[in-house]
Amino acid sequence: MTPDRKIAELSALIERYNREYYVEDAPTVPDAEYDRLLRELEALETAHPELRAPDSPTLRVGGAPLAAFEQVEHKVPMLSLSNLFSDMDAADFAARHAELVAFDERVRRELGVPHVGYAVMPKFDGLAVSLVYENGVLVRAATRGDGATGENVTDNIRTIRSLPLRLTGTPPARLEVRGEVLMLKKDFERLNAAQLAAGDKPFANPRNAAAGSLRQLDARVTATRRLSFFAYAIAEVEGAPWPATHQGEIDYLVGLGIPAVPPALRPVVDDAAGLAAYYEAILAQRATLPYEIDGVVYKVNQRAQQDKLGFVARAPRFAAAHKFPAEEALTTVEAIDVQVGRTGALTPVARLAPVFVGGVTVTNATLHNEDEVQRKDVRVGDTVVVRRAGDVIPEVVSVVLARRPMRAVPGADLFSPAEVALHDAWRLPGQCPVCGSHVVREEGEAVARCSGGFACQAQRAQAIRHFAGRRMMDIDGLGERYVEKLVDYGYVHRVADLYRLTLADLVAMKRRADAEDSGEPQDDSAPPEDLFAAIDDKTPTRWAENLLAGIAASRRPPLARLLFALGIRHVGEATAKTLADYLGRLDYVRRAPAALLAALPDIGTVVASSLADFFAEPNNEAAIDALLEAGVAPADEHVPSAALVPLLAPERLLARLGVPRLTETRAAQLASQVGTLASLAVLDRRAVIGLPLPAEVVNALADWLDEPANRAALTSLATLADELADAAPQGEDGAAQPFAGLTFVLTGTLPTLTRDEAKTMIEAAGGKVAGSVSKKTDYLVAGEAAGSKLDKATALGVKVLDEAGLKALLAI
DNA sequence: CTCCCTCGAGTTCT
DNA sequence: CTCGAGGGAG
Repeated sequence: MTPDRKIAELSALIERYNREYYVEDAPTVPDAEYDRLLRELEALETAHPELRAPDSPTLRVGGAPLAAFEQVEHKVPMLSLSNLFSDMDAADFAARHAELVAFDERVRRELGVPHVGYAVMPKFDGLAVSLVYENGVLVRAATRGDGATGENVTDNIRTIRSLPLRLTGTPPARLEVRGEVLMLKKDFERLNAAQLAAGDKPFANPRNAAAGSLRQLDARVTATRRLSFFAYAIAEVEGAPWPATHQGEIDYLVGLGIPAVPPALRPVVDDAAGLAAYYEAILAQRATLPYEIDGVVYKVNQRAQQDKLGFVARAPRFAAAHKFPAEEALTTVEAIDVQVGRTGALTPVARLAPVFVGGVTVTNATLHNEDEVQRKDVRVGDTVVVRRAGDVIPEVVSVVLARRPMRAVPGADLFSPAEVALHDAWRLPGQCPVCGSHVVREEGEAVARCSGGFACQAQRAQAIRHFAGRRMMDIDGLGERYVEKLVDYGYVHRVADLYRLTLADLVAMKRRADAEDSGEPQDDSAPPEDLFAAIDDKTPTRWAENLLAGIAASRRPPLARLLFALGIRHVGEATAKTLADYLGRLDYVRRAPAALLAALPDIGTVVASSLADFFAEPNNEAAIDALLEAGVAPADEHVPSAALVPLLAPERLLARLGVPRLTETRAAQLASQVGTLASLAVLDRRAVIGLPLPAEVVNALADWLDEPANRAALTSLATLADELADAAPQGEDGAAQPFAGLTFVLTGTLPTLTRDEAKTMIEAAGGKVAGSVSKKTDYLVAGEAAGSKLDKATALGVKVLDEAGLKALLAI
């Protein structure tokens, strides 16, 4: 027999045994026989590498480990489901039923039909993945990621024995399947037993175990964990008809050999009562199911009706998740600490007696702010109900007042001062717990802040940590712990100091830190030789070299990241990008007055003055200068965007100067009369009063100009605006911005472009992409399965383009 | 002035 | 993930 025939035969046999074992749960051969066949196949493939098939069972044992997961873009975005009844007391049967009636009514009203069928299914507590089969062969698997881009985990997914590497029956040319990777309860228990036996830490719950296994860079490790996959939808099918119903989709996938829940667990129901009955039935079965679930999912069964309902923001309107009430537990509040954030925000945190809830042990829970503590009246010593909100963030739900410690002390009707302090209502301290500066709470704001600013050790450490973070300067190896130590020991006072650290500094710091952290608790018991052995080790030097390399590598960040890294209040990733895109150079951002910044899209008065104030503060100026001196400089500075020029029109700037009574309309009239900002700046009081505008307006303007600082600000604003306009691309380059001032809305799936690509193209041409259609929308770009946005656009008379139309418009 | 949506900020645990 | 604030549209 030729090797290729032999390989094909072995592969088929092994996959059949696989199915028997993992899918049908009825093995026909002993494990030893299976292993023997697999080894034989492996040997043959090693001898004839060119004959290794893309669906060979040997792929299931994993190959060489990866350095990192590759990013992959989802052709069809992976959406999340909106949650029914997210914050109500879902334990109440009647309320639950009422909500289901409302959901069903909404759907029927939107569709204009008397009755809708819903395909219902358990909601798995696992990880969503997307699988691509081409001509029946599994070619790619990706995690959800942010919905648009995920990680390529193909090697790991191939190790899932119950998942076919080649589809059975007649597979379509291309098939994209959405489903959940999870670990069955029994596999989880077995894994944890093995972990314990090997002296490794057990996983907290099946979900974590599945996540940890799927995220292994070495697929050989994943192969030793037993993961499962359950399909819940088709994202795309080519070369075969797309089933007309959701239930049909699942049946079709099962027919191709892809696992899904048994039909009894995924019926179609036809009204709110059916949804309710299904919810109650699954809730009752929850403990007996072989996997963890956290609720149920309702989907409109007919695909035609799904398309009609369309999408809102990032969630389909034809589907909803109905989560089970979060598991709750009782514990006690041992202390209420106050944390100081990067912006000085003081956050009370409840330190709790450890309690296992929702799959993890919780010891901390944020109390958000003083009002929240007061509203719930949480006190030290209280017994509280804790749950994990959205199954992630621990939350104190309420206080069990009946269990509040009695103040009564036996034999007395008074109680000791200590008792009083322990059980009194909690109040935020008037001083910062770290630096002692006084605490201020702005009128109408929920958060209280430490006024220490730069002087506060906590704020400084947090600011430096923020600076080094992954989405900012991305300094490899500089974690929270070491930032704190560097600040504590005085090596780093401001961010520029990072760039002056030496090898010796870092080694000394690490030794001290390690000695403090590990040595302290067992200082006396540890023999001195051990300590020396640790210090003599080469590791601190290697670690320090790596960190220095990381710091050096961060010297040329994109401007947007540098701006974000500075930690200016109200300036996050998006605002930093706006600033970088429009102004192009750090110097322009630093010099821009608030009125100019407020002329940029999505920047209003609050953000603009936060920026202007930041750059005017001498400490900050010095810190930035020091950074530049240390060799930190944005790598991508460019001339201001051509789209900036229309934003700097005199009337826009005038309206943003903060002159009393100078509204947008008045500013436009004023601009047409004086022409430029510079000419207004030189007008004397009489000339201003003489302008043909209402007396109250000209008087307010004249008063404002009488203030020398204001007049100077106007002059410098005029100068900078002119400078920016001159520096921006002119004439022909300006024509490269055919979409300047136009607003687009995207809907549906475009044939070749992803949403992100289309957005980038539009923005590159100077256009703006908005989320929803309104009268101000210039064009709607509609793709396949466009929903309500298309209807609205038609109703409002907004022009509708397809992808070809968009490209044609760009080409002009 | 009142919605609605996006962005920023803070937080937990593995 | 959730809350609150800011920005912009109606």
